[in-house]
Amino acid sequence: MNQKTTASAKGRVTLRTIAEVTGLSLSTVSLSLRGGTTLKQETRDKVAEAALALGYVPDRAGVRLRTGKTNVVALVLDGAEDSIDFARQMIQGIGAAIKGTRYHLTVIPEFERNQSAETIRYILDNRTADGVIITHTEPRDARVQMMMDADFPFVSHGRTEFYTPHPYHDFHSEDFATMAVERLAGKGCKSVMLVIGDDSTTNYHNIVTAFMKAAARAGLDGTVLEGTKGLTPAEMRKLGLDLATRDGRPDGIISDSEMRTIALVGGLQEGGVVLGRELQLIYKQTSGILPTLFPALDSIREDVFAAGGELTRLLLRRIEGEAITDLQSLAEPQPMWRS
Amino acid sequence: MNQKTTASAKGRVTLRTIAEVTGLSLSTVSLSLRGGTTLKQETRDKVAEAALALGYVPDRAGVRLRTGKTNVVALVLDGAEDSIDFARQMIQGIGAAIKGTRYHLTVIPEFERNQSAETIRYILDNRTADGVIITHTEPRDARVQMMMDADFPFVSHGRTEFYTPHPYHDFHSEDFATMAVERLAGKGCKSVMLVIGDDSTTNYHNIVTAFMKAAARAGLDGTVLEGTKGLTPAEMRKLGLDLATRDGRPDGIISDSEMRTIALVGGLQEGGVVLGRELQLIYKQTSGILPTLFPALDSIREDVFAAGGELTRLLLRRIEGEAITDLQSLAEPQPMWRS
DNA sequence: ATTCATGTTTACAACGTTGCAATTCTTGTG
DNA sequence: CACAAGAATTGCAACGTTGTAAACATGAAT
Repeated sequence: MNQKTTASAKGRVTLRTIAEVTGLSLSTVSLSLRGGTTLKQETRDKVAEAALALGYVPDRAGVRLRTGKTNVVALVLDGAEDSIDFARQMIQGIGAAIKGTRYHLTVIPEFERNQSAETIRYILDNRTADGVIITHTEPRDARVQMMMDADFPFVSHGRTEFYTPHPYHDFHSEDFATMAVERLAGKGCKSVMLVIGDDSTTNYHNIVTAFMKAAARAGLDGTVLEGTKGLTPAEMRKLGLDLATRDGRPDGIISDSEMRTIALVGGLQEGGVVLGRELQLIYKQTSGILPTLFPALDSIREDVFAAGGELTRLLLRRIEGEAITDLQSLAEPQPMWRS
Repeated sequence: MNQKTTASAKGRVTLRTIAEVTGLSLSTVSLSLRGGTTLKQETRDKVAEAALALGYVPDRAGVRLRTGKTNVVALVLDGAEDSIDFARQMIQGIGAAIKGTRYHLTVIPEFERNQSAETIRYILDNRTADGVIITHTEPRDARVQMMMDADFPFVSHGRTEFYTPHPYHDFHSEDFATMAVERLAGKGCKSVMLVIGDDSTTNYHNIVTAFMKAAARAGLDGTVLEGTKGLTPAEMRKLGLDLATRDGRPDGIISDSEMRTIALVGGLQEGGVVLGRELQLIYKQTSGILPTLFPALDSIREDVFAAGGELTRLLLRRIEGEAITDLQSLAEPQPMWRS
């Protein structure tokens, strides 16, 4: 009839639509939907009912413009492919945790590590998300620094060395290394080697330190295979082959990356090594592929899906303003012994 | 001094900031930034200069509220893990194609196939993205139907059987099957078997049909291994083992899924089969893991990263209103023969 | 000088939401 | 029955943007 009716007739259900239907004002409806306690119960019921019946969903742009709240969680996706299926599981985990909330997930794929500061800068400047999840955290991670400085909500998959605490969820790498070493010791190994990649992450340091400590404690000869960082799978495979035929090779290997494990095992087997007899190997497992491939090999599992969920829950609580010291957690490694 | 100066002083650069700096009106600045041709060149320069200097970026919420344009591309991420690393590569591909545009990527992980209609419904009802990318398309895909009905921009990774055309980018599965069969024939195989999973996708039908045709043409005995759909990797491995010891087994196998290939090969090898001699195998490759693992096996590659990029470009063009018939493309399989 | 066309800039309203200040409605009390 | 006090509701402005209609400026033609 008049303009108002026309407006509501064409399509979307807004606060105005509900206002018209209930005969209340826009303000009242808005207030009511947000749980205004000064409102009469009758009014609140009426509004709630109408909103439900009409299938009202608040317009994200309206809310965002008015309040600045984006209702978006951003995942900065590292390009690393050490952990097979990492991205998918992480995203699924976040998705599961987000389900039923107002939040959406936006993913920002990263191509080079040194761009990551730009990415964060952009998010900070343009308030394009309410919170950020980062992975592959470094001891003095520039992204963490930036977001702490800006007092911007984030959570990192991985710890840092910063004095000021920040929310994180991390795999307990130290326990991983310790468990692995002890397992190898229990199998009678004398000389163990740690094969580990990306030396820029905090994770790297945690593992190496715990590994050396555990090896010493168990009276084993412990070495770290350095310089595997930029290796292609083919090169890594070659390295496994070399290792197989080398004198005085270790009798126990711990590998922290699935990608490297595959290549390494390929090389070792090509070199005639029978894993589980002459040489023990334990790898960090995230994907379900390797257990299929090497059903006889021991592994220690990180549940990336669960990590995604936990990271998200921590982040959302941080966004709600919860104390940071309550927002730190570690995931226990899950031993998957095969014998 | 007055309100205006205060507003611009605190933080974000908006049109108003530029207006104040240049002494022009809001409208002029807005118009100018959008390339208003009626404006004096001098004015346009002045505005452009100020915008650059101040680092102006249009507020997404403002634009979205006013125009309805979200500048968001949504990826509905299927939970399937047949193709290892599929999600990551797809996302990277989309990310690369999006880079430098106004678009952001939001990812909606799917947990069960039958929920997918809800997901699309939600996007359609709430206009939460300007366009959608879907994967694992089915012949009469309900999602496709819904979006076509709503005339909503989308692109599918995979074709359908609908009469009305829609944008898609797909792997040329028929060529894949044909190439694989011919390769096996060339290696002297007489009896070839197709191992293929998810029978709900269009892809499945395309491959099976082309496979049977090619086998017949080459005078080979062609069979399709049915019922592998819901198999766990362990069961699949078992199946490989059975196959290895079975009488009258095929001498050539074509596998369309990396996950299944790994399990299958594991079983076959456990059964004592030496691949490449008694039995030939060709698999569809997307991830780089299998070539590391089985350096001697032939494969045919789909570049998922490139697919993500192509899908995105098609979608953006669709959003711009380009004719749908121009927005369909196929990716040629890339043979990776190892001998 | 007035009018007209043309070139250039601007005011205004609207998108959907929220928070504050202000208004209206109910009561109970004197 | 007037009136304060409290309960309940509402108007208004603002967030940043854009499209339309209108205003203004300039100079040429009358």
